[in-house]
Amino acid sequence: MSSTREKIAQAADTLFYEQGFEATSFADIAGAVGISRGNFYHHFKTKDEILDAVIDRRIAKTKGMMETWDAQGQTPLDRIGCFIRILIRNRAKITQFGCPVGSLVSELGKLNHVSQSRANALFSMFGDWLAEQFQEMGCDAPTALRHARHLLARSQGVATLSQALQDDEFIDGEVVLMLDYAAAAASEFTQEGN
Amino acid sequence: MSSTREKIAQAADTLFYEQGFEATSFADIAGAVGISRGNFYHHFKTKDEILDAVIDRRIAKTKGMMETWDAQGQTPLDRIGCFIRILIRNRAKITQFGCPVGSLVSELGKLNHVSQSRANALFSMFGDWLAEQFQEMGCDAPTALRHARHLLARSQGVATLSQALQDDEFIDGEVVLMLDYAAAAASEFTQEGN
DNA sequence: GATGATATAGGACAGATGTCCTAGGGCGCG
DNA sequence: CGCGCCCTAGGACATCTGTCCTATATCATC
Repeated sequence: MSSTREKIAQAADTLFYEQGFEATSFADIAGAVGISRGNFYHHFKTKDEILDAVIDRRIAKTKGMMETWDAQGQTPLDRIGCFIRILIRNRAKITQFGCPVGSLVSELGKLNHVSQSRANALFSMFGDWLAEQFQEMGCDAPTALRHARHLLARSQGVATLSQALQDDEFIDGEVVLMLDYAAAAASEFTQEGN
Repeated sequence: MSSTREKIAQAADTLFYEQGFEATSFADIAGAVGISRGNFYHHFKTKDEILDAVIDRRIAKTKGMMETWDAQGQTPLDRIGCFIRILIRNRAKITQFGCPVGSLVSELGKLNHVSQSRANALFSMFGDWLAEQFQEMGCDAPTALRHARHLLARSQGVATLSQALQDDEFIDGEVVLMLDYAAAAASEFTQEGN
């Protein structure tokens, strides 16, 4: 099967993250993959098609992560912890380039790009998944959504600020606070005496 | 004095915020100001010079805001509240284009731009000012810095997420939580019985 | 009114960009 | 072998970019 198409999408994914969508040219991607510039047309008609493929990749990758977390975490609190800890796992890249989702959404928003809503869907995926966890904990639906969005916003802020400060260690402290927040939400529904 | 130069910087400021630095061309700025494209060279040698002028403007505007807050707020907590409430004052623009500071820093970071550090200084200004307030409250220096960065990150996250969700109202709830956070930090140093 | 500095318009310039076309290579199938 | 199909390379293309030049307009000063 067309492995070249996949390689293009993969290279574009990385470059869009590290340089931005607008700042990444066909030539950049061609150089990264090692194919000729004109050859692109056979796999992707336009740059927007590449963007769509990249978003598809990210959606798939996100789904995969969530499945892993679902399998790995015993309790909702454990699973939420998995989400929070992405910040630590990707610490170096986040400090350098920010959050892949957040920065893409921000850029596409400014460009008034057609695929803006598809990128925003990535946020919704995280939001919905987090809300599910809080509901399983015992929260009612609106509270769960509130908690979910709150954590999502916190993680975005940590990413942006660690990039601005160029400070790895800032992430660690904030992760602890976010875990505390989730734990506090959970403790409302557990036995006091435990 | 050269009012044209000022008008260019002002138009560029707006356009860099709403479209991004890279995506804004000389032609865009010229169109917005209503002057010819070639005329730019007389006022700014390069696009980077315009960016520097824009950052200067923002630094000056930020200083002005802080002076206003210093004069307006009676207590450190009041003044911190002024900062937090920018989110509400600029709600509509933030929902559409995100935070001007955060998105510029993010973009310049990805472009590895020379002026990246000058843009980051904008963050430091807010951070230092907030830390001062927390110190006046009674916090020791490291704690004050921690609180300051925490609030800065929170506000960034709120901006990013409200843009992604296209949701005005999300901001209001988060602002309340941030005010609570500041109040809790302050209450440590006030009389219990008050 | 003449002079000179400053501001402006218009366009030239090379390079890059996204898009598209064409010619040929490699390979399976009849 | 010969046909047809997918893949690739290389380059054409119009357009846009940032930069820069030159000729003209504006205006204060003498």
